[in-house]
Amino acid sequence: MTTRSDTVQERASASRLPDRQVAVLVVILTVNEGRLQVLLVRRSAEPFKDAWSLPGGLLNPGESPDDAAVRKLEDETGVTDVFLEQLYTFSDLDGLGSIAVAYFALVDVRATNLATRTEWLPAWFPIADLPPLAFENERVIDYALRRLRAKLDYSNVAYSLLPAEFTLSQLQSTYEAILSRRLDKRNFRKRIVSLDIVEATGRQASEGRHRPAQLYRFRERKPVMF
Amino acid sequence: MTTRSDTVQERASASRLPDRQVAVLVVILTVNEGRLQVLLVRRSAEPFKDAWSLPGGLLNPGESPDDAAVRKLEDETGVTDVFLEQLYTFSDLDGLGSIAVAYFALVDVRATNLATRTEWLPAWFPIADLPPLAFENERVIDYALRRLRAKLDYSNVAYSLLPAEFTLSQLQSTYEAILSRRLDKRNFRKRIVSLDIVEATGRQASEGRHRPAQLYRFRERKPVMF
DNA sequence: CCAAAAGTGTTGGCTGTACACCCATGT
DNA sequence: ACATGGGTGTACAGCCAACACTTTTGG
Repeated sequence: MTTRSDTVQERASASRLPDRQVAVLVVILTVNEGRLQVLLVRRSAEPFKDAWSLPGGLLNPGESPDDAAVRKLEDETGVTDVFLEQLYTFSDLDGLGSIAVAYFALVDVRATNLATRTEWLPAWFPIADLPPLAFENERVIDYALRRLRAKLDYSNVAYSLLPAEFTLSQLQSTYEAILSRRLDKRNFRKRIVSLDIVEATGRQASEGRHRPAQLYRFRERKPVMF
Repeated sequence: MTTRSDTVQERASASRLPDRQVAVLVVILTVNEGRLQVLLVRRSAEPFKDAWSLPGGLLNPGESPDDAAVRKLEDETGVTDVFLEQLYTFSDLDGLGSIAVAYFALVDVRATNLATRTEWLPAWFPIADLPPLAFENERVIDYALRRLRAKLDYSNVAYSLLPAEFTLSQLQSTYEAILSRRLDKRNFRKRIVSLDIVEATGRQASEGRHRPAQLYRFRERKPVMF
């Protein structure tokens, strides 16, 4: 019954079993033009040549998944300085038994410059209208979306989708894009102030051709962990 | 700027980078004698020889982490037929860059027979009073505990900790053990019935030397996914 | 003066919490 | 009779959802 099998702890002493291919995947989401969008790159190699896919790739020797996710994201899209949260570890997305550790993060699209990577062509795509994706990247994106909506209730996740100072209307629009439904303005404002996660700056937004709006900032501009 | 780097999708075509050690870890929790307990096995090899640790070990060739977790659990403890939920993927628990996919599950200790594995000595330990553990297994257990408490609010996770039929008092004791605080009996019962996750069986528990109690069962005896 | 977005309160329903006593059984 | 756990209701507070009009500005 008991098969002779190495525990994880034995790997340090003797490793006779074959090692495995390990990759990372990164789901970067933003809200732009009222729509939730995801950052994709274009494959230039088989299989799925010319299909769009999430940024990612294999770990380097000795590299942790966390580090690999940061590196891949920068290499393929130029995006840096984002807080990557681990999402889930998928196996067999390619039907060949690979292991892929997925991460996700939110960024402010206005503060994010996509590098021009002729090899990768990084670009934003609305979640609601995705092109055909390599492998089963749809599953990964769905998972990220569920996580995001779940966190929206009890955290300040949206902080990284907005500039340092923003109006409550902008914040509301961001929430509406993520949840894909309209929210009541008065109730939204009451809830936000009662959650005590934002504070008025005293400054006014003047950009509109309309009535100036109070600017707010997040009290804690860092991620709330689960 | 752009370093030449393989994407996950390229692994199918050409893999020149070295593969990685991948392991699984399994956190099995139960409630017994009013305390939350975790299933540990004893290491019989270096490093950490004779220390206690979570069940787990390296993946076999071509094996998925999910399958490896089930296999390791059975091999080392004899526990089968549990729903393993993925918890988190840790890297570097051993300080050597390994990758460990952790799982967790809840079991009814009265329906679980630990096998007598002379090599592993599987045994239950109260979470509040753990022996020294190999590597950083404390981190993994902490993570499982936080996940469990978070899920207790909005799901029926406790279903697998109890027999098919149980009294509301048993259910309450289970919740109290997990949360490690007392709950108000009337409020607890109101909340449980309003959640509509249990139903009366019509049968009575006669085991006590006290007043017989109504037996209940979960309406959905399967896990509620996140 | 018109279009566009900013800002503002009240009510009713639901939910969670605090709190104490009687009942049925076995010994 | 007593010890043990089973079972029940009410009142208050906080939270959420529904709902409409006035103000300020730019064009």
